[in-house]
Amino acid sequence: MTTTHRSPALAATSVEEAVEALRERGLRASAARRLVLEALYGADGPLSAERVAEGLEGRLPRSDLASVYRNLETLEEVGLVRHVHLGHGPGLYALAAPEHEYLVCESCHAVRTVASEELDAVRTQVREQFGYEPRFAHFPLVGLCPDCISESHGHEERKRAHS
Amino acid sequence: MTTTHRSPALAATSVEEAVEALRERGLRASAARRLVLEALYGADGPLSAERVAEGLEGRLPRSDLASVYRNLETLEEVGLVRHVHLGHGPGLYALAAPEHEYLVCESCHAVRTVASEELDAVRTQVREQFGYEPRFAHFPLVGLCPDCISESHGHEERKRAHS
DNA sequence: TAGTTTTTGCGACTCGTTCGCAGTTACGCA
DNA sequence: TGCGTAACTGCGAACGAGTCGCAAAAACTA
Repeated sequence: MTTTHRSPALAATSVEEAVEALRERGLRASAARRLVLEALYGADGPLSAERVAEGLEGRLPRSDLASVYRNLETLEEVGLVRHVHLGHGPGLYALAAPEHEYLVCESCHAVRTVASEELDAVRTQVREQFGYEPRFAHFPLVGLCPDCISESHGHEERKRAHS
Repeated sequence: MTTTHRSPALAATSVEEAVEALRERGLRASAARRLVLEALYGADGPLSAERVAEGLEGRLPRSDLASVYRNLETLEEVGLVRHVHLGHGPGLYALAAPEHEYLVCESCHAVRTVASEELDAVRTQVREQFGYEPRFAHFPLVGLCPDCISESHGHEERKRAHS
């Protein structure tokens, strides 16, 4: 395989289903690979490779960080996994199944996950005005969240501007 | 100075004017600092610290990378400079003067710079629907540009998905 | 011109991520 | 059931982007 294809999202509702999808394309279900899948199924939000390698703080056996990265990449090629860049800090990985997009707050870094359709009106506006088809699944929409907007009435932010 | 304030944009239309602004807050106009300013004035778009340190490929004397970073930070605190994260790759720095925001293409990485007001309709849509006040000056709006949309009709992209 | 304080330039270091490679392991087939 | 051969692992070393510590050098000030 020479081309690094980004496949369409592939829904698998269990590790075993995911393993099946892997085998269908001649990929193997190694222990390390299963561990990555288990971490992603066991998490309630996107995970850094680091957290996966640490086995979700001990809930799973730890594994080698380089292998975790390679497996996340493989799983992403297959379409089982997707990653996001939520501002600074490491990339975060999650199961690809439900098509999610992200809004993050520039000030407090809170993340809001929304279903893709919820952004259709925004998408239409941008498409009509600029011809761009915005996508907030890989890079989020960044702005000030409602909380930080109200806080910034009158006085400036006091968090370090980790910009 | 303990707080790392993000100052409002400060317009300076020449290196000398910028130097003046520096001196007003007790900062010095060192050679290295002027060099950074000259690079930014001499460039036609946002620059990486690396390119500044290399003196725009030889057009200016090269300088120390760590100092360039420190100076960019200082200039940003003063409000003369602003930086963007256009997808992957290093952060890019530009003079702060005109309030710009960015649209970038997820596929071909083309960058479109737009005046802030042009995004007001989008901003209103997002604010009304989510309460977020989107800002595309520090992290851009990411999507598919018109060219890549038409190209992707029928066949998939062939660039490496440097995601 | 001397004194003080900022800034420089260098090297060492961090963090997130990738690469090279020898050793292991999963699967396909006998 | 075991055997060969790919795919995969785990380690260490390297990467690019950015930061930090520190002694030496400049910039402003009196």
